[in-house]
Amino acid sequence: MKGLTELLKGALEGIVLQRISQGETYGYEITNYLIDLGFEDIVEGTVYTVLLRLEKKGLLSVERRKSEMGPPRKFYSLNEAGQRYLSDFWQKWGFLTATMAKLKEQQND
Amino acid sequence: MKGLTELLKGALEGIVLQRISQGETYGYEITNYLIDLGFEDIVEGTVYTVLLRLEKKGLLSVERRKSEMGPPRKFYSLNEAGQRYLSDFWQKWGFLTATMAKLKEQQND
DNA sequence: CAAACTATATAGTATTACAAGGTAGGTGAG
DNA sequence: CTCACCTACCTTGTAATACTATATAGTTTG
Repeated sequence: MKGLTELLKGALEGIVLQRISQGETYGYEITNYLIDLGFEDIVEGTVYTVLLRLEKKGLLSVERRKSEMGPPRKFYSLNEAGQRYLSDFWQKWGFLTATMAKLKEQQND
Repeated sequence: MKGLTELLKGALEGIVLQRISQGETYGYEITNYLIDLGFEDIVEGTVYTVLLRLEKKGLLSVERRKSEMGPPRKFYSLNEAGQRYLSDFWQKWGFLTATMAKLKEQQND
């Protein structure tokens, strides 16, 4: 789906963290995975900036390893802070979606 | 709930449009309504900038009328373009929440 | 009249996703 | 070999947008 850019703001960090929490992975794979999921517009540059931001926030463990294919990869995994952050993210997301649903169902008062 | 700021980005326009679609209303009322709904952090300035943005995009009809209470109000209602925009917003929102749900349920592949 | 509430508005800032482009390793076709 | 293509990471600049802080002003109430 296209034109999600603005809606993605703020959600992208959680999305990337969630993907990493499912198993050690790296930027290029994350990008392709998200595109396959349906976020067609996501480009590599965006994912890399998110990854660097998450790393700076101290939420990720990083390890550079050779690849069987192409240049070396930077493998990411969640550390404890990252897991807390992710859990916090899903809580906020749940609240947001619930509130949005309330809003939508509301009839004219 | 607090700390939703970044998640709200992009959603706020839809939220405000949806509120207006439920019946003619004005900035101050919208702000208080959203705070009551649960978006505690939303401040007046934010709502007004969203309203002016939506107006500039040609999605709203505006009418300034005297208030029974306090200074005059700017009453907003959705025009046709606004209704299309809102419907489009909910479609994107639906896609986003569905995709997020898929992502969350995904087990390690 | 002063405080509190109602109501709108704006200038400045921080965050963040994208656009565009660069760097580089590996592989296969010609 | 070299050119194209895929894999992989990174950076600079820009646009969008929500908040902070503040200003302005009408109305009500003590």
